[in-house]
Amino acid sequence: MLISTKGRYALRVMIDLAENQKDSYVPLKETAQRQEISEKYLEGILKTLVQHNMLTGVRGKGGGYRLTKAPENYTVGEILRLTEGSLAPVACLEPQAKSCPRMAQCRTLEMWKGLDQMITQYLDGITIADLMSRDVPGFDYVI
Amino acid sequence: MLISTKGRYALRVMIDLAENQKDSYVPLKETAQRQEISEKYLEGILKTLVQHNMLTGVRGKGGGYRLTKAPENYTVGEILRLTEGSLAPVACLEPQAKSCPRMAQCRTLEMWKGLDQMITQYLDGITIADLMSRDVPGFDYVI
DNA sequence: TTTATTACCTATTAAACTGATATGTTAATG
DNA sequence: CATTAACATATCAGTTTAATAGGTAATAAA
Repeated sequence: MLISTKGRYALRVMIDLAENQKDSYVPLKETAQRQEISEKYLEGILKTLVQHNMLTGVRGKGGGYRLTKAPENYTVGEILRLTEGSLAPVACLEPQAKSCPRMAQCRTLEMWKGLDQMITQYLDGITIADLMSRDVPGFDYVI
Repeated sequence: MLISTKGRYALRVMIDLAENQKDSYVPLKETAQRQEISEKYLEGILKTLVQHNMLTGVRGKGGGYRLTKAPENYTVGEILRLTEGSLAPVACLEPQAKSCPRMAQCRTLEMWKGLDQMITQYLDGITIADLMSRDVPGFDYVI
C-alpha cells in the first residue's frame, strides 16, 4: 500500500476545511466528528501540516484551524508527501535511500523511476479544489 | 511504499531465470548468489510463484527452477500482485477490503481509483522480456 | 482573575508487517 | 544409499501503523 491513513486522513481534513471555510477557525473537534476520525490521532497529523504552513492553528476559545491558501493552490501530492514522508513506490527511490551498489546492473530501476514519475505527476496534478463537493456529473480522474 | 522486497526480489529472480535459461533447471542457490539475496528468504517467494504456475520447481539432484512460459508472456503486474498480494495504493481498494460506509460521501475515491488503474496499466504493460538485458540505448519506461 | 476552550507536546502501546533465520521433510539422481 | 535441492513450518527481531494517555500553553469570555 502506497498511502496509509495518515495521508488519507490529511486529505480528508484539508477538503473538510476547504468545504467549511469561515472567517473564524474550525476546531479539530468539529472536523474529527464530521469525518469520523479519532480526534487525538488527527492532532498529530495536523501538527505536521501546520509546521509546513499548510494550515494555521490558533489556540484557545474560538481557535482551531484554517487553510493558509485557496484550495486550488494545494496539490494532493504535496499534502501526501508531507504526511507520508515519501510517495516512492520502492525503497530505493526514497529520498533518504542510500545509493544501491547494484544500480549499474539493475534491470528494474528505470521501470521504478517511470512508475514513480507517473504517480508524482498524477497526484501533483490534482488540487484540493478538484476534490471539493461539486455537481458536475461523471467527472473523474481516470486517465 | 507500494512494493516491498518480496515483489522486487521476485522480479529479479524471474529476470535472472529468463536470462539464464537452459534445457535443465536452475537451482535456487545459483540465482540467490548472482542476485545477492538470502537463499532461504527466496525459497518462500519462489514457492508462491510455483504454486501459481509461474515457475516449475523440480527437486533433487539436477533440480531447480524454470520458467513455464516465454519471458514476453509474463507481465510485471501479475508477478507483483502474486507476491505482494495486492498493488492497491490505498486500503479501501484492496481485494479483501470491506465496502466503506463513507463511500457515497467520499471525495477521494475516484482519485484513488484513477491512481490504481494507472499503476495497474503501467505494470501490466511491461513484460519480463522488456526487463532483460538489451543493448538499445536510451530505452526507458518514462511516460 | 478565574474558567473554559482548544491547540500543542511527549510518551506509550497493541497489533501487524517485514525480512529474515532455523530446522526439518520429501523427492530425484547417480 | 548418499547427495542434492525443492518443499514445509515455525520462530524472531525490528519497524511501522494507528491509536491512546496525560499533560502544557495560549486565548477568550465570565
